[in-house]
Amino acid sequence: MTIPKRPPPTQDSHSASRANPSELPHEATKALPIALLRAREALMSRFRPMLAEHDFTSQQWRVIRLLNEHSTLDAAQLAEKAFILPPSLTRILANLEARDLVTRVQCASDRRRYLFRLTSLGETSFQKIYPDRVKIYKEIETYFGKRKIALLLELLDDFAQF
Amino acid sequence: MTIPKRPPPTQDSHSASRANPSELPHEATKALPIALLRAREALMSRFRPMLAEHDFTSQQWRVIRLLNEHSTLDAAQLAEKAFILPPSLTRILANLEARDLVTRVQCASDRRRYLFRLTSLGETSFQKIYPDRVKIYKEIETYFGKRKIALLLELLDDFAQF
DNA sequence: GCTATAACATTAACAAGTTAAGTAAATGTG
DNA sequence: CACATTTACTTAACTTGTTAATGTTATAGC
Repeated sequence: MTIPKRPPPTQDSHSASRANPSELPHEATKALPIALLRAREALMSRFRPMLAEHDFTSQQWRVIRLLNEHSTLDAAQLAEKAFILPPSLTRILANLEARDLVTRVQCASDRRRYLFRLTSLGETSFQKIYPDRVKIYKEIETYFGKRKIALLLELLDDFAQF
Repeated sequence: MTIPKRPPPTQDSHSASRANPSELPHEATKALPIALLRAREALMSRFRPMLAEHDFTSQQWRVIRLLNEHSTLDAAQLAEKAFILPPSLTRILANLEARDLVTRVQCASDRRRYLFRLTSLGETSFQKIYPDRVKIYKEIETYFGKRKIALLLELLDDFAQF
């Protein structure tokens, strides 16, 4: 992300004009959305350059990865598993189809639906990227330890239910 | 986000063609990026509709909120505090200026820099939204408890260092 | 069988994320 | 002072996020 950091030339004047000086029980909670963003960015900044070298965005890669695991999925399943909204997914799939990485077949029993599958070129791309991906995940795991990662995952799943 | 969830009509065929069946110590770690996304989305889905009613995106609101706290900030400070990349921030500030919520003054000592400040309209907007925001944070805090939130924050900050 | 309703995918329109390049002002070095 | 380098912000181009609306196909109720 490379957000510029420099010594503050304009000092914080602490002139916060609070609306509710009495009810500040949520000082910590307030930081949660950005803390989630920062943590995720810290991780993704490791993957992004690697994926970019292979001409993939992280979302495109999620789709490729899922199609490698499940061989065929329809758009709704992809949307749920990749956590991508349908309109974004439509564009991503159009892109991947144009690059001959993915093909679509109309579902016979429900013609509203399309089944997606990796082409052989798509599979090749997956195989090329996979080792780099494993390497990065191992770095993360070595750095933090499985225990801490498991704990974080548990908490995150908990919050995802909210 | 409202990602459609329905009973899988196409069964998972478990036909995962693994590249490295031997090295799977990172099964859990793999889920981390999406878990962060899901947790964040669970939170943001509470704020987004409320902010939308006031015609703000969450990013626009972050800028407003920071300018309310610090009275004047330059673009670099805003970028860092709001965790928004400079190009996005440029557009957000242009939008807020066009809506008369924020004004910019060129910094005298360094004319590359601009100092931003809320207009009185901007302050009014902040005051209007603030109570709703507090209410949502309190819900979150009541639901999970301060201890769990503090623990999550600690872990997230840890990961943000990576 | 017909009609109303729901579901799947897409399109449209706008905001934001991401990377690279550009412009202008400040700084550093000879 | 002249010149290269750095810094702050912007622009451009492309991708994705987000919401609302649309077209098409399934399904449910009558």
